[in-house]
Amino acid sequence: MSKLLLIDGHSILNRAYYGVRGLTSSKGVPTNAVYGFLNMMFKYIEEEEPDYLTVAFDEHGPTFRHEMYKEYKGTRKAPEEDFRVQVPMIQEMLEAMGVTIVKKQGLEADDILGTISRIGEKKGMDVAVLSGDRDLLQLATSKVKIVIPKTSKGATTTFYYYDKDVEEEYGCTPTEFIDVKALQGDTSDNIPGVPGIGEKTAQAIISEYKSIENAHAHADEIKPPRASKNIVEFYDQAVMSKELATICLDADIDYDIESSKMGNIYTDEAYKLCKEWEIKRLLPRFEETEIKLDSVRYKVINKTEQVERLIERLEFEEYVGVSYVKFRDSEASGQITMFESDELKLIAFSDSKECYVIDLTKDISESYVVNKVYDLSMKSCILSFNLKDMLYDFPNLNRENCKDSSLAFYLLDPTRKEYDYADVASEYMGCTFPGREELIGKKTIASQFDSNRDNVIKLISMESFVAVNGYTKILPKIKEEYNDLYFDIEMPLLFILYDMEKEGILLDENVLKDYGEELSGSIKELEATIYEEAGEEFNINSPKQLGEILFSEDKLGLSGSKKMKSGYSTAADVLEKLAPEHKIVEDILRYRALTKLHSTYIEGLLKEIADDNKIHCKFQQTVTATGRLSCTEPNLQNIPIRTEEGRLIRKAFVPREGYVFVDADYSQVELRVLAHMSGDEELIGAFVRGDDIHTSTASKIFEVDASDVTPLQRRAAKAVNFGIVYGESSFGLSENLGISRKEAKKYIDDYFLAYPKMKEFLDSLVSEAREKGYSTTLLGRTRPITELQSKNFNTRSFGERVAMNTPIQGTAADIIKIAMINVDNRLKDSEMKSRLILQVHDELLIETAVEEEEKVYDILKEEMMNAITLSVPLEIDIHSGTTWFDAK
DNA sequence: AGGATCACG
DNA sequence: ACGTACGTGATCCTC
Repeated sequence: MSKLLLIDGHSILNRAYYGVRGLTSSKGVPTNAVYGFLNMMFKYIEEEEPDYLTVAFDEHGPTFRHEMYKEYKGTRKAPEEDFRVQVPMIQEMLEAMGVTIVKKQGLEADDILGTISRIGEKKGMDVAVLSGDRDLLQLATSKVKIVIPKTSKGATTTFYYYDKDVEEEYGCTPTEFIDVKALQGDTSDNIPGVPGIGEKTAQAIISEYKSIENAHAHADEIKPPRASKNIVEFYDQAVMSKELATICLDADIDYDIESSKMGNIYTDEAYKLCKEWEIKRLLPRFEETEIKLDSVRYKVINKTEQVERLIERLEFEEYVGVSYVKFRDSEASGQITMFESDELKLIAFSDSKECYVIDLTKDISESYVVNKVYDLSMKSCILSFNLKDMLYDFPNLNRENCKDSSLAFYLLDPTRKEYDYADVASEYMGCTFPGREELIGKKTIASQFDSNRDNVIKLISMESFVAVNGYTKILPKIKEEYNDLYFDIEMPLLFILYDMEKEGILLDENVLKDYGEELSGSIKELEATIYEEAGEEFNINSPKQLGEILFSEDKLGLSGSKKMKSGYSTAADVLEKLAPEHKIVEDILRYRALTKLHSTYIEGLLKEIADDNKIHCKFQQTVTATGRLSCTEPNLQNIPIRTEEGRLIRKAFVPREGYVFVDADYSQVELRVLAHMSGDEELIGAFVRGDDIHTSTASKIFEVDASDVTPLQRRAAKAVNFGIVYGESSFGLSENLGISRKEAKKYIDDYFLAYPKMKEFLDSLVSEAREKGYSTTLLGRTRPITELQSKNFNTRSFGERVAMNTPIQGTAADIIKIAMINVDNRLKDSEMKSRLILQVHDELLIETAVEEEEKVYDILKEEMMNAITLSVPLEIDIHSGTTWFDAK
């Protein structure tokens, strides 16, 4: 089956003109539209792989109709001229490429496209019509596809319309689409339409009566009286509009389809024009490149024999850096995703000196490359900046022989925002490479792929180069200072996280939907109540408006404490104090709680459920400053549990058929770590005895018998314990407990009296961090703390709290990571079906085959409690259930 | 883009 | 005298 690609020349040139900004030759000749047009053409040629190609133009130059008219309105004349000069330029370029151009005096490009589309269709071809103009949708049939690219926020999304797609989106057939347009009119196209009928009414009428003529015959039935009246009164105008709106399908043109057969478009003549007009970014398409950029040399190859030779050569290297571009054309996601429909476009390999980029656009298949990379991983160690995501696309990689570079850099400094190649190269290699933003701007790779291909190639070249050479540069330091953390913890964990992400967690959608309905009802009621109490309607979600309502003298006039930059704080702790003053406060708090549940957890989770009914969140390994994991898309580490209403969300998390959940969480792991690290005998003793730790603390600081500790005292002691872990501060404690600073200070002083080694220990953490510049966990994980050097009291105090907290939080993070690795090993070594699926800082969730439940209990207990040996025991709570709610 | 708020550990 | 508890991510609003 042959295929014909038809391009609406002016429309696409116009899109290109506005899509690409500020591109001119050194002589000032504008080239942006030409460049953008060609890029778009290349993109769709590669996508559609047509056998025939034709571009249609209006003969009479731009007449400023269609969308162009709208763009030019109210703007000055200059851009008009910049566009106009590029019309003959693109035509010259297309001729140089041997592309057929059709134009005829007195004919619209639309009519040419319409006519040729039918010629192609009659020859039994598939036809794709590329245009920016939706008017062409009337041409769609089961064989003629209208292709409409849409750019927003820098990303290009393409819409494809066969006749059935037009019906689906507009509720009318392509021919009926003409009648819709004729009814509603189009000022930019000088189609008058019928007064009083807009888009909605026109669609409704044609959907019902199928044509203007038939609608006229049934005018008395038509709903809005105004439309009914006008369709009679302006019937002649409507019929005329229809004529104007109808694209001609049999125009008299000279067109020989065989002459428009695709040949090589990368001709010498076209290359010369690109050079003459200095459209540099297109030159690489015409040549095999070898460019030197800073210290990275890269070469693009696209022949199978070249790839064979490359891989053979690379197999002699100990380390090889890899980076690649893979995305789905129809969705400009730009990032590596887990969908198999994505296509591998480019892949870069670096050794210690240079880089090779394989271009997959021609005769190299993706599966071939994937297998080659697998072969390579049997011989050389593969280095990637994002190995976990790479595994989605290269799942057969030899896990023994690939490493993640960013994890190594993360261990050296976990406080960076990002670990991109440019930052890392300047920090650890003394190279200044152009960064991602410099090369392709803030946009996604997919959106830039066609317009900026050579920079995308540079990007992955440098990334693969730094992945391997940055890694080998810091490897001695990693081995010396972070050997176990890197090789025995973070790297093995990376594969576990990949497996967890890929496995995902099953959701019962109906539980969420039903609960969502219930919440919506309550929210609506509350909303009405709040408006009544406030005496007016306002946006309750707006802290600004809410503050106004609550605290303003001429509104409710509650005693507000304004402690914010812009007005009053309406945070929950402030409102709670105000609750006795007015019933509205309580309602607002409840409204907040319910809308939070609804938008973040009901709606938020529903939209993350994949086709397999599971949620596949992403675990981030290089985000936190302390060594914890973080979790996104969605964050499953903050699913509600503290309130009963929130906790119900967990009923939607369910195991697969034949499985149950087993959930185990460490009991007071951070305080146990503190006990061990401080060596304080009192705290150690409490844990060794198995005391309730908050009661024990209360009994010590309030000097009462453990059995006489009141709930209030226990609550205070619990807050003190937290305060210590967060970096002792009387101000924070007082705020949290709602007591005076003086009282809070007394609690802390008493705490230090009760645990004699604690004060000295915490002080030592701060002074050590100040001397060394960083804090350290039990396993040697470090975190630089520059704040300790600050002259600003607040900043410095923050540094001190961080110096006390990081070793504790970080050590706890180390411990559960070890537990995860050991648990995972046990499950896999004994060939069990049960799998680790979630980690929530001190908690592991295992989807457990029912027959393995007992074994999983044993494994969790053993591996979590023995992950590390401290001077206090590590205890866990463990439960099973048929939902996450029940397993906690 | 940044702040406020709130969910979790 | 200064004026925040430690670590995250998602949503909504404002500018």
